[in-house]
Amino acid sequence: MVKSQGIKMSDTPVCQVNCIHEDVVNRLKPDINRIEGIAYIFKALADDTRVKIIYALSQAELCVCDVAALINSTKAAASYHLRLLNHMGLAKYRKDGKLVYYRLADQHIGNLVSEMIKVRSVKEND
Amino acid sequence: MVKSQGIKMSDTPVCQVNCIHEDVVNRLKPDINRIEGIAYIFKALADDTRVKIIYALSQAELCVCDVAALINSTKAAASYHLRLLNHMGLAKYRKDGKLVYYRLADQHIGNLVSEMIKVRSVKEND
DNA sequence: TTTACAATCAAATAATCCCTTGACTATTAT
DNA sequence: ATAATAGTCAAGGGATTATTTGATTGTAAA
Repeated sequence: MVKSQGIKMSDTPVCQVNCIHEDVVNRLKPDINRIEGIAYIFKALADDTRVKIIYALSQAELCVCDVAALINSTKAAASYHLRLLNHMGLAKYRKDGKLVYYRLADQHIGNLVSEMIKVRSVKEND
Repeated sequence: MVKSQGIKMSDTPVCQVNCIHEDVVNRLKPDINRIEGIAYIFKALADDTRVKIIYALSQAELCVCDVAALINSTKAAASYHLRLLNHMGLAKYRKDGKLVYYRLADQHIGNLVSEMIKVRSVKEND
């Protein structure tokens, strides 16, 4: 049972992965290697707090403290997420006196969220 | 400037959040509260490795070591993600001898990923 | 000018998540 | 039976990310 004791065990394999279906794997590999950074967009939606914010902004332009009230959080937390969405290019803002109003940069992401909400509520009524 | 020295400062506010637009906030609040677990789905896509796996599975049924080879990882890592997708109801598997073949539970998510890839490659050619 | 408040920022903590490692199960072949 | 290989599982490290706290900036009103 001893494992590394001289180089036995029929010369342990060099690469750990010996895939079973080389043909398919080789065909898909180039495509796969080109996939990079796609998840980035989905990360924006991978958090319930941000989904709530995106939905809210799809319905109305809101200031930071409105958003904080909606998601039951501090203004700092709301500000954090709004800034994040802004840096990702998903939200924009305008200043008006003391207030900062946020809105969606475009409605696509809002629609995506709305669709997901619909899909889920359909599934619930089974 | 001393801060908590007797209860002055015009009786510091009870709740930290005073939202500015009560009407809008009150209107949206019920909707927002119902949003819970939507991010769950998006989490599946919030990781480049899983995006690759989902794309691969949308093209062919694959065993674990094929997937490992495709994403340049160990079998344990591939298994981890496949199990995760399975638990989320996004992937299914069948056993055949020593092998376990995974496939997408339905093509919707595969289409979503493919669309995202297309969108991105269009943007690249600007 | 002073006070109040919206918003942001920085630092620290808390929570999450991906991946590695090594052990384990199950199936096939020698 | 023994060995080899596909796959899974549990524990832990390491990295990223969410949230809290307290201080700071900027604007508006008293």
